[in-house]
Amino acid sequence: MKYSSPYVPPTLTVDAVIFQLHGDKLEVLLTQRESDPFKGEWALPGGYNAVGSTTIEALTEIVLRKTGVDLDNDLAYIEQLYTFDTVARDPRGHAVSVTYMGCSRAITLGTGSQHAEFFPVDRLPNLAYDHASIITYAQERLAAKLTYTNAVSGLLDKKFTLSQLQTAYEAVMGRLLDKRNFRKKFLTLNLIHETPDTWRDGAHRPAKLYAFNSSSLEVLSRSFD
Amino acid sequence: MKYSSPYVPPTLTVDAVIFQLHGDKLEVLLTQRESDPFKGEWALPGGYNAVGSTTIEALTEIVLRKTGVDLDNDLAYIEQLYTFDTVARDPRGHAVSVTYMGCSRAITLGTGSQHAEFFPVDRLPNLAYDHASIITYAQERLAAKLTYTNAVSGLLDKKFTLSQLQTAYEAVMGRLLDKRNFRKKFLTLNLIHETPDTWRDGAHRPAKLYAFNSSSLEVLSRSFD
DNA sequence: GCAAAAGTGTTTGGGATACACCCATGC
DNA sequence: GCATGGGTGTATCCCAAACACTTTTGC
Repeated sequence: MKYSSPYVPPTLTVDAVIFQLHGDKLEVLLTQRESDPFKGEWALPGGYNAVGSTTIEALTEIVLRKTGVDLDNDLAYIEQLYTFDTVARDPRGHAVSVTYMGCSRAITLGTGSQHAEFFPVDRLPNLAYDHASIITYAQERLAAKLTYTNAVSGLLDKKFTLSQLQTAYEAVMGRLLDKRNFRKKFLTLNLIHETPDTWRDGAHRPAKLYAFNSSSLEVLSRSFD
Repeated sequence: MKYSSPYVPPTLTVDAVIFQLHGDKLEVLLTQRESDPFKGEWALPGGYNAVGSTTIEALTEIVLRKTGVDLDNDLAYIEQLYTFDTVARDPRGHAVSVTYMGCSRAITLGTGSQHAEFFPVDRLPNLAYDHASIITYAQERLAAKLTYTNAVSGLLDKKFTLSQLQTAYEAVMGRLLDKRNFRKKFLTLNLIHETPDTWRDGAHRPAKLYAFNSSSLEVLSRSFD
C-alpha cells in the first residue's frame, strides 16, 4: 500500500458456477461474451460489483439479466466458492472476482437468453479468462460437498428414484458405484423417505419415488463414499 | 449495478487469522487499533488492498508492518478463508474483506510490535468489526482441516512428541482424545516417522521425538477424527 | 520410593466392500 | 416371452471405540 498516493481499489467482479444435472451428465451454465475482451468466447455469467451491493446481490442481478436464471428462486443451493485475484487475470486491468457455486434442478432457459447455455463439464468450449480453472475448482468442491452433506438434493427434483440419486453421485464423482451398497448406505443415513408415488418410464418395473426429509443443507452423521 | 453512473468499486481489504499453539491453548494474533473506528479495540491484523497488489501480497506487507510476523517465513501454512462483504460491516462505508487463515509454529513477537499479541481463542477481548465471527469461522475450518489433512504439522515444531501432537488436536477440536487409539491411528497413517532424538522435560520418562515425512499439505488416505 | 508423563494390546461392534439373482412392467 | 431397469442379502475385513497397567525418569 502506498501512503503517498490516494487509495484506489481494484475492480470487484462476481462470477457464478451454476451446475445442473441433465440425464447422467453434469452441466454448467455459460454465457457467450458480446464484447471484448474475449468477444464471442464463452464465460461464466458474471460482471461488476459496485459499491453498495453485496456480492450475492450483484451476482443475482447480473445472472438474471444475462441468462434468465434467478438465483433466489431457481437454485436449490448456492455458496461462496473462492476469490480469485491474480493481477493479470483480466487483460483490462486488475480485477478481483468473488465466485459462487450453486446447484439447480433442471432448468429450461428462457427465450430471452439465446447467449446462455448449459454445457456438459466434460465437453466445455474454450473459456475466457481463468474460467476453466474456476469450473474445475467448483467441481472438486461440489464432489467433496456430496460426501459430507445432503447437497445432492439440489441437483434432483423434489421426488426422485434411487437410481437417479445414484446417477447424480456418479456424474459428480466421475466414477461408478455399486447399486446395492449405495442404496443400503444412503437409506441408513436417514436423509430421505419413501413417497407413495412411483415413476414409470418404459418397459420395466416402476421405481419408488423418494424425497429428502430436509430441504436445507445438512452435514451427514458419517461421510459418504 | 447502475449503468447511468460511472462504476465505483467497494473498498477492498484483507485480514489474517493466524493461529499458534501455546502449551495446550490455541491462540490467535490480534492488533490493537490505533485510530478510529474502534480505536483501542483489538482486531485481526489487516488493511487496505490497493490496485496492483494481490490479496496475499497486500496482506503480507500489512501483517509484517503491524505485527512483525512474516507470512512468507514465519508461517507453516496459509490459505484463503472467505470473503466477507456485508455492506454495513465497516462503519466508514462498504468494504469487502478477503480473509486468510494460517498456522504458525510458536512465534516470539518482535519488540517493534507492542500493539500485537496472541490471545487464547477461548479468552478473546472485545473485537472490532465482525472479527469475532471471522475467528469462529476460521477455527471451524481449521478443525475440519485437521481431520482430512496433515495441517496439524503447521502448529508443531519440526520435531515433536506424540503427546504434543495429541494436545494440538485436542486444542483445535476442543475435546479430549483417547491416548492409545490416537497413537495407533496416527502411526498407521504413515505421515510421521521416529527420529533418534528424545525430549526430556522433568521428572518422568523422556519422550521419543517424531517428524512429519512431508512438509507440504497432504490429504489423508482416511479421514481423522 | 514416589510423583509424573510415556508407552503399550485386546476385545467388540459397525460399517465398507464385494458379489448375483429375482421382480415388475411394456411390447 | 423377452428385454429393460428396479429391487434385494450375505460374508468378509478393517477400522473405531472402549478400556488399565507398566516403564522411565527426577527428585
